Amino acid sequence: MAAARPTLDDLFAELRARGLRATTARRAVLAELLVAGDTHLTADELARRIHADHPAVHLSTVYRTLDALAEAGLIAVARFADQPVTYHLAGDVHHHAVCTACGATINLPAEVLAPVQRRLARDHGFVADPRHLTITGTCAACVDGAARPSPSER
Amino acid sequence: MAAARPTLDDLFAELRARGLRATTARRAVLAELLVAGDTHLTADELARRIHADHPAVHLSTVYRTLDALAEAGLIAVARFADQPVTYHLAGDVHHHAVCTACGATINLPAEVLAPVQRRLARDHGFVADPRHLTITGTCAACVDGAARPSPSER
DNA sequence: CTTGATGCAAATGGTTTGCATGTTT
DNA sequence: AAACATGCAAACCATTTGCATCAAG
Repeated sequence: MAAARPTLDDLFAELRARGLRATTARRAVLAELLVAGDTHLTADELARRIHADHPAVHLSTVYRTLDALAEAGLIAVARFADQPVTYHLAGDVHHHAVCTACGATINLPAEVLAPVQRRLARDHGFVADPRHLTITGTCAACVDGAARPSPSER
Repeated sequence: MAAARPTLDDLFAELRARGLRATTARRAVLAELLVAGDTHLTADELARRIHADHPAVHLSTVYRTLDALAEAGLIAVARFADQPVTYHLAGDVHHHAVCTACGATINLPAEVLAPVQRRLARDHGFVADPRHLTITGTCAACVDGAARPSPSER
């Protein structure tokens, strides 16, 4: 079920298969997303990293590329609270539990949602294709540790 | 568990109990949210409605009020895709299934998430307090109706 | 050579903020 | 009076867009 992590060339081929043109900017974006693994990157972070090798690639191009890749289903989009949108390669679909106290996030395998999907199907005939959920709550550490400074506060 | 729908005075009392001041703007915001029921309103929509009776209440005040009310736990925040943030009274916690084909949204009772919450607790000691989730997918109509024009397309 | 992609700069739009003033307590 | 809330206008910042140029097919 979980596709093995693809190579850059796989991704690039996939991209061309969808009728998108093979450009340096796009290769760079895919390369960075590949390096990032399951980390989530914003358009800006992505652009910054790309600038190291390709100073000419413009932020707006990164946005356009991300749009294209998302539309093509190559990447997934995740939005956390009021932070800027983040992206990561599709195929590694997962969800998040975010601690509202300390900001910690736990990655959850896609299948945690299975029961919900079943229920939606049964009750509403709704075929769920959950791409990215964020479940808020309190992590174990904060539950018993109670008050504690927040590492990734706004 | 599900609190009966409160009156405006209940809410207002609650607000003061939290140490917030009782102002016209805040009363107006709460009043509109109460009228809205389980509909989700953006700050702008809210401001527009409030302007009917209180033309002086400024949009920025609405934002500040919403922040305050959210912080106080009186209202809940929902964010849909790339649309502006929406608000509704807390207490009516629910989730959404949104059809990516036709845009239809189904409100789901909070308890559909119970299995997920249990699992998070068991596997990660994470106490979930899911406030608002949006699950994407395809609604029954679009599943069998297949291709069909989208009423609320971008 | 045709169409899609890019760079750049400028516009957008939701949301936030600084500050002086008005209100609540 | 003191602390807080508001109105207003200006600032912010992520994202989008128009357009002329460039590169991929």
